[in-house]
Amino acid sequence: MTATIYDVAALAGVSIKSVSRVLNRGPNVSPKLQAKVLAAVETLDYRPNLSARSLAGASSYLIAAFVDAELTLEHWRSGRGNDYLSRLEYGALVECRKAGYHLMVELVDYGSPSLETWLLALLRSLKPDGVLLTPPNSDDPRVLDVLERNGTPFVRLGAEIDLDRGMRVFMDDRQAAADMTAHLIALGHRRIGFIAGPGSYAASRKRREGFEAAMARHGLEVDPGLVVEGDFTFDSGRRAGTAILGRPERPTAIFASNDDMALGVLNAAAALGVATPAALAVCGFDDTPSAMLSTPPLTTIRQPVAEMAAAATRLLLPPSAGQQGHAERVDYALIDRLSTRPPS
Amino acid sequence: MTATIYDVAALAGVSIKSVSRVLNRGPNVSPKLQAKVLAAVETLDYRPNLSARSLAGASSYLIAAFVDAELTLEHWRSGRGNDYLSRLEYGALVECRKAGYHLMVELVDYGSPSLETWLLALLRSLKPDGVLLTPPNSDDPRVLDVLERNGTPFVRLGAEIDLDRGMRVFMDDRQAAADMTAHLIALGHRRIGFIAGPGSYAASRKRREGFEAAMARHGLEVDPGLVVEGDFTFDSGRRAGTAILGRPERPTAIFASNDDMALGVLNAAAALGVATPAALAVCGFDDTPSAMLSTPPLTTIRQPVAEMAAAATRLLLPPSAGQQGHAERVDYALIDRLSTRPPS
DNA sequence: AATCCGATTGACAGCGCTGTCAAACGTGAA
DNA sequence: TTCACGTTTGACAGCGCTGTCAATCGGATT
Repeated sequence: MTATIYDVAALAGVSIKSVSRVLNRGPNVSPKLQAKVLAAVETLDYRPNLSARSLAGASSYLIAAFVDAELTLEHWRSGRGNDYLSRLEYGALVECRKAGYHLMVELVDYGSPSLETWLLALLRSLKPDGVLLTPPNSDDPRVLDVLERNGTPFVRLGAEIDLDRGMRVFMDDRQAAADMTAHLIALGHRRIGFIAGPGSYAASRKRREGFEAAMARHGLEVDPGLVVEGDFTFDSGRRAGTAILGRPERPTAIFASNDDMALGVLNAAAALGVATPAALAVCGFDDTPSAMLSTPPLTTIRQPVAEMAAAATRLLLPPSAGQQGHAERVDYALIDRLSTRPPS
Repeated sequence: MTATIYDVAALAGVSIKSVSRVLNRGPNVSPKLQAKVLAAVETLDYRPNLSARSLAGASSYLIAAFVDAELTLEHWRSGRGNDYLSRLEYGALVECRKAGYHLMVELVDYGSPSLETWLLALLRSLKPDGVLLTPPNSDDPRVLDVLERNGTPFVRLGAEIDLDRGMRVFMDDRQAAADMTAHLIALGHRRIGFIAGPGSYAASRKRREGFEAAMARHGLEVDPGLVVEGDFTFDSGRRAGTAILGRPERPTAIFASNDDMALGVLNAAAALGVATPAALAVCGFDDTPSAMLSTPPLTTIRQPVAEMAAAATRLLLPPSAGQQGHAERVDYALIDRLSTRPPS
């Protein structure tokens, strides 16, 4: 019923191996052969069977993306999606398709005690040609161990530790935060509040460092009372904003380490009757969809997640396999919207 | 190196077929055999190879989700994710994992002239046990044709036409919009503005119908000047909001057909100095992440996308294959946040 | 013309699993 | 005890493809 390689070979009057060669761009294929085979493929509308290829050959034409199951469950419960993940997926998907690969998304329970066993079994069962690791799990040593032991190539997105293991794609969070800070300073702000992310995230630390470095470079002092740690949620941003705005000497700008917290600051400001951006400039980090849809729209740093994933996927795909470096830095962009204005 | 079914059979002292039987819960398996095999599986840490299973057997243990490539490209360009899709994926992923299935996401170029050929080839190459169709493409007749011709089971999410083709999971948009309208009316609103979605979307039409029906049922007149059509974007919501609020007799509430447009209304209101929710109640539809993060947080309808996808996936999985109905309705929830208050 | 060599093609054996069908095993009835 | 019949297990042939290795071809070389 469905055409197989035998049908194509028969129609083209060649051996199945020749068909295979043409389809896989093997070496030493004469133009004549190629033409015959391609014609037969065309008329039969033939597509090689993925399973058979994977079973017989070394390649499975499969890229697996490992996604945190627990995180996923949380999103499920809260009824909301994960912007980061879907952008990541876009990037990976587009590259996979270009190369004729397929993307398989796998939920990984990083909290499971039998994680290693489970992962190994998964790798053996799927035999993916490469694995995409998403933060914060790009740094899980157990996962790295299994992947290395199994010899499966993998790319870590936004990895922060053990930088020599596997391949990496990352962004310069520190510099981005410094740029944003410099942007506020250039606007004329001098008293700037900062809402840090949880210290357990390396990205949080980098962003904070960037902020502090930029302040120092411009000879500005960081008032410890204006620096509060949040946990990347809207609520923590609202609380932090309320705390900062309740200080005797209010800052003229607040830089939150991510957009959700920046939106929380906007909410706190509204509750306190502080006009944004007239009386308070606010900026975030990430450029989530909400950043563009808020009132006022949020100035923020756009992390090119899709591009990162695309780059990561390319790193896993054969043409470049091992040829280039093992790490790639992608550029961020400072998106200047209406939430930041010079101080009045 | 990696254990195969032969290793397990050898260790357990049985035939490979028996191992296969135990693993696939075949009939007529004695407890003794089962115990022996399971023990061997355990010690060898064995997992059947997906490709081999798929090649040899009828089932591929694969569910494919078809995603619109063009939409994806747009998201890519704009640097933002797709909340709907990622929620959908969560639901599908969780169910797949429970059943030992795998989810493969496939970009489908619905605009391609050779769509049918391409799709058919994809189905043959992947042999998925089921396909998840996402809106607005759940209604593409070419896709349905190919799927039916190929005999691949599929579930359409939010399908609106040809309701007898394939299986379906859907939400009652009309009733949800009616409920939201009734909610505003119960709050005391009488003059209510409505921002419709593009008429090309069936969901848009249903929502509008629901609004109009609820108004009628409560004996309220719909002022044509207060009904504007948008295109589901923030900007169109802002423009529509500006237009409606510019009318001589302002409404006390505006119901937008989706959250992005509702957020646009919030922006328009702010620009015109109309306080929300004090002077204007605003509500949306969808419960996107931004709805919770806006100021004020948006009252909206939560579409249980993850649950829909989970239900859809279950429909495709073997235990229920064909046993239950072919359509399943899921419940929405009216999320009452701070953007709606009684008129002052 | 004979020889050699690289380029091109094909025959064939699996990859690891499931489906088919037959064999072995048990049970109760005769 | 013997036979019939349902239950449990195994032998074996592929599924559709790629890897290996040998065969063939077509010139260049002598």
